[in-house]
Amino acid sequence: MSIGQERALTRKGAMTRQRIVQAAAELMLERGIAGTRLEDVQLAAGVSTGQVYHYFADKQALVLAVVDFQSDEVLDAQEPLLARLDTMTGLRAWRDAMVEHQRRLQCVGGCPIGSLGSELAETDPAGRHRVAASFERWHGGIHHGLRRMQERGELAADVDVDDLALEALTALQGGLLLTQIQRTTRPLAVALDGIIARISALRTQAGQLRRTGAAVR
Amino acid sequence: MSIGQERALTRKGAMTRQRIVQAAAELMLERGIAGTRLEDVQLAAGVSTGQVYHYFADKQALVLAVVDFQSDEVLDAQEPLLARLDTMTGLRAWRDAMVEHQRRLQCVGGCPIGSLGSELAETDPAGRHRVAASFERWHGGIHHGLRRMQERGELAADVDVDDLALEALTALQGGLLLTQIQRTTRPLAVALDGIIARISALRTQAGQLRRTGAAVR
DNA sequence: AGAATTCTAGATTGCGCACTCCAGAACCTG
DNA sequence: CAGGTTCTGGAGTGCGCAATCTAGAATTCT
Repeated sequence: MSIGQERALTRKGAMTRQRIVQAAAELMLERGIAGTRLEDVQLAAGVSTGQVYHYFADKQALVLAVVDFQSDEVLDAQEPLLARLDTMTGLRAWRDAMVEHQRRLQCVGGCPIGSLGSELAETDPAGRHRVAASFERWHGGIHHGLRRMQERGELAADVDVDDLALEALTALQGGLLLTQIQRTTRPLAVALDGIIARISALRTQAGQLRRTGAAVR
Repeated sequence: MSIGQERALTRKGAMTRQRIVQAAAELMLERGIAGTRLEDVQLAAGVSTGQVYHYFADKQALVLAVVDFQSDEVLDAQEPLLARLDTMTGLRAWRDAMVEHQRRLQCVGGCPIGSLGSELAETDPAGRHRVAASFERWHGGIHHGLRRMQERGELAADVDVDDLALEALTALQGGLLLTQIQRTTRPLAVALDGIIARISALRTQAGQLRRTGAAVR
């Protein structure tokens, strides 16, 4: 998919590269991109200067790799949750997971993708594009779930699920940002409760009659 | 209000300081904090190195001043709009103004406060606190409008307007972030339309009967 | 095995940029 | 108008950190 994969890495090489990216991702989440020195990355990953520059042309290239890494990381982690977004129960599980995750992190770092995006937006066009693509994927995942909810007849037919999915994503991002800055999970919880209430209100009468907790089958 | 205003500035001094902060604010919005060199600020403000360090201890102090400046800037600009948030018409005017503003800026910079917050969150605790306070003020403004809407009986009595205001703020922030990264006003527009629809759905029957466009008086 | 390639290592370099310094101009105050 | 204070100017400094360089160790290939 990516164009410029010039050379094949050895298995060991690939692992080293991975260690670097992973360490960089963690540090950049905790301290921001500008706040992360390459030396820190080396230390955290247990590699030498030469190795970093063996695998990445410069810091920006590493940052791009971190964006890709976080995209996969986040979306992989979300996948099982997104797959269940076609029911109210699934929506609530999604909400709970996000809030709980932030609670565990003590609200540090915010959204791994959103934070990177915010830092890169006016600095690194290539980075911004990748983050945009990542959000597009995320939006697609939510959209998919909601569309299934609509196809099952639980969501009214005239609802624009594409817009609705975008609303959910913005609520999530806004909630995460406020949560990161206020250091409380409340904004995130309230934002997600809000979007869930909104979706709930858009259900068909048949959908609303279903005991939301009960199994459907 | 602030504690450490050691010395009184001359009128001219105050103006110079203001020029510096304003120039810094603009540049930091366009390029981010880390992407803004003090030299650029000097150039843009038409001042010398000495002047910057005459008014600010270091770059961080300048950044704090920029946060305060942007808080006032944004909230002053919002004030007339927030004052009308107690009607559906007012809500829509608010939405339109935000979207139009982003369109004019071609979606560059995102939210002046949110962007700063995101950059400072894991780097500068003092900065994070000021941004948090700024959001608190903003939230208060929205809350005030919605509460008046409730007091007028248009919004159902059992609605938690504090939460609702927070939802609106998160929708706005999330919308702005996505808009900044995607370089389209659509996420912002959709997010705000969503929260407006949600508020609309929470109106009392009496409130819903009112022709939403018509004057109330 | 031996050549070619990939990987590891860390000392060194170079420069961008925050910050210092000092000297002089403008401005208040009595 | 003398003496203090605030303000302005810009040359100069130091250092943090990205990026280079060189040389040697491990793999892979034939």
